[in-house]
Amino acid sequence: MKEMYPKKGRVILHVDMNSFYASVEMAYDSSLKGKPLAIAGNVEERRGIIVTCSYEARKFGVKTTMPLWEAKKLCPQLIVRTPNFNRYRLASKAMFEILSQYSSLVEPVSIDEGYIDITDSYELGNPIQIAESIQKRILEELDLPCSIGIAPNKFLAKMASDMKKPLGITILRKRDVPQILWPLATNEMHGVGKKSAAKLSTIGIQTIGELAKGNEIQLKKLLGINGIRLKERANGLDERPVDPESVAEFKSIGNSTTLPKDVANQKELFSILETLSQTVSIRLKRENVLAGAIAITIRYKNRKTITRSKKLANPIGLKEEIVSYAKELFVKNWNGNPVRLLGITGSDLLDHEEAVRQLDLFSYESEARKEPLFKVVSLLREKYGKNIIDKAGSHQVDPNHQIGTETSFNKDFLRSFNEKKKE
DNA sequence: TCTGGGGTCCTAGGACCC
DNA sequence: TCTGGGGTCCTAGGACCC
Repeated sequence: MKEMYPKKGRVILHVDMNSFYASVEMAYDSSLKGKPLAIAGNVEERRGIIVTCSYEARKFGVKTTMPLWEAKKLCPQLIVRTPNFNRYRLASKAMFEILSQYSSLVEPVSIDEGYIDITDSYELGNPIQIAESIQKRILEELDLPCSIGIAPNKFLAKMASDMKKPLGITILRKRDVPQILWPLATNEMHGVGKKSAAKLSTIGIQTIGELAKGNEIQLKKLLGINGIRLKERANGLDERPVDPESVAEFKSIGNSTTLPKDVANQKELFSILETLSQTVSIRLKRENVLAGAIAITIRYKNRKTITRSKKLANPIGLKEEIVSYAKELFVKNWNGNPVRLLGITGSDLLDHEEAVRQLDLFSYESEARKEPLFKVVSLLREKYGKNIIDKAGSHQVDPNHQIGTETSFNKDFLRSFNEKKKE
C-alpha cells in the first residue's frame, strides 16, 4: 500500500484563505476595507460569538469564538455583520476553480482551505512561481488574500501556510524541521489541542522537538494510535496522499441550536425538534441520502452534554420519520432539567437508490416469505408510516428540490468538480 | 456576563456469537 | 461447575478542526 505513494519528491501546497468570511465581505463592500470587522452569528442574541474577524479587529484582541459582547468591549467601533453563506460558497467555488487549473490533484479540506499536489505540474513553473501565481490570481480576480505553504507533505504544508499571514508564502523543507518546528510548543501542531498538550506535558513533553524524540510506548499509552502519528509528524513525516475524493460524501448530517434561553417546557422542546428535523430532512434530501441512524444531542444549563442514538432497521429521510425517532430518544433520555441546546443528527448515510433497493429486498424476500402480504403491508405502515409502501414501490426523488440551508461546505460543488476532473 | 454550529475520527465497554 | 479468546456490532463520549 505504502509503495503506491511516492516516498519522496512530492511537492504539496496548502492554500489557506485569510480571515475568509471577513475578506469576502470586504470584497463585496470595499468601504469595509481597513476597518475592524467581525462576522458573528445571532447578533441580537446574547449568545452570539465571533466566527471570523479582520486583521484590524485582531489588533484589538478580538478573536474567533469570543462572545460578541466581549469583543465589543475590547473594540467598541467593531463593525459586526451576520454571515452570508451563499457568498462564501460562491467565493470558495471560484477559489477552487483557480486551484484546479494548476493540478488535477486538489483536495478541499473546508470551505476556505485545500491541498494541491503539484509534483507533476513542473511545466507551469517551479513551486514558488506556482504559489505566487495562485496567490496573485486569487487576489486579483477574487479580491481575496490567502497564505500558501510549500512542502513535501500535507502536514508540513499545513504548518507552513500558518506561518505568514496574511498573503504569505512559506517553504518548509524536511531539513528545516529541527530548526523551525522543534522549538514550538506542542499545541502549535495541527492535531494537538489543549487536552493532548496537557497530557503530553505530564510526561515532560512541552515542545514539538521533545515529541519528535518521545518514547513510542509511552505515547501510545497516553494518546492511543494518535500518539504514534503525532510523533511521526513531529519528525516531518506524513505519507497521506492528496485525495480529491476524500470529502466528496457526508458521513453525517445534523442541525443543532442553542436556545435564546434555557427551556424546560416539553411542548416547546418538541417544537424545536420539529424544526431541527425539518432542516435535517431537507439536507438529507439535497444530498440524496437516507439516514440509517438518528442521534439527538441535549446540552443542559450547566453545559453537560449527552448524545443518544439509535440504529434503524430501515433508513429514513422524511421529516415525520426523523421527528418521531428524535422525540422517542428525547423522552427516554431527558432528565427534565432546563435545556440549553438541542440537536439532531442523521448518520450511517445511505445513497437513496441503494436504500430503496434494500427496502425492497427486506419487504419482499424476508418478510413476505413469513407473513401473508396484507400483514406485511400493515406492519410496514405501522412501523414507518403510510408513505413507506409508495416509497418502496417508486424510486422517485424530487429533482427540483432547492435548498438554501447554510451548510458551511459546498459538497455539491466538490462533486461536480471531481466529476469534471474525471472527464 | 462567558463559551456557536458544522463536522470527522478514535476509544472503550457491553452484548452477542463461535 | 466455571469459563478461553477472537471477532463484530452498537452505543456513548471525547478530542480536534474550521
